[in-house]
Amino acid sequence: MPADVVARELLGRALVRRIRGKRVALTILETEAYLGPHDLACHAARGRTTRTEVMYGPPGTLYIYFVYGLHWMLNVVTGAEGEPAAVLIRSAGGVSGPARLTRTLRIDGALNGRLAEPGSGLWFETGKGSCKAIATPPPRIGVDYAGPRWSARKLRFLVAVAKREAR
DNA sequence: GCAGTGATCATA
DNA sequence: ATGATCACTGCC
Repeated sequence: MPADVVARELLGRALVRRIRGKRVALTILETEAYLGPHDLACHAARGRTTRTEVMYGPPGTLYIYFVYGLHWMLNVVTGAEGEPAAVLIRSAGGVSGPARLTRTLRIDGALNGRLAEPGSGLWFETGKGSCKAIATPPPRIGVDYAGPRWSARKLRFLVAVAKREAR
């Protein structure tokens, strides 16, 4: 599925992590879509490399990478096998910021390339009730390197209520 | 505002 | 082997 579609659908769903047998579930509040090789902000735009390899896996594959020498980023692959598109989970359960989220849930490279399956280390569940994304999505964060055309694209998605609370 | 921190990738 | 870059955070 296209990453922007999945990015919207993930809003309001539960991100579930198993930590030493304990279950921790957080409601996803913010996501970003990375559409594929043609999207210059997408890592796959730089080709198929060691790092991006897992993006070419089946949908549901976790793409977790390390940036700035400090932070782990959690993504889930959305494209069919061979089509590198993914969604970055930026915030969930009131934990804002993608790196703080992974730190909270103890997510690191050990999960990279694994499938997000129920009962595994990390998976997604349908949230209860409906959840509206804000009408006009804002642009993605930290992707200026992709040039104005792609950095301005409205591919960041937030739960509508989260926007009000964030004020 | 900007330092910190190290994997990754291009270049050689 | 070297250097630039980086889908960020926390502190100034």
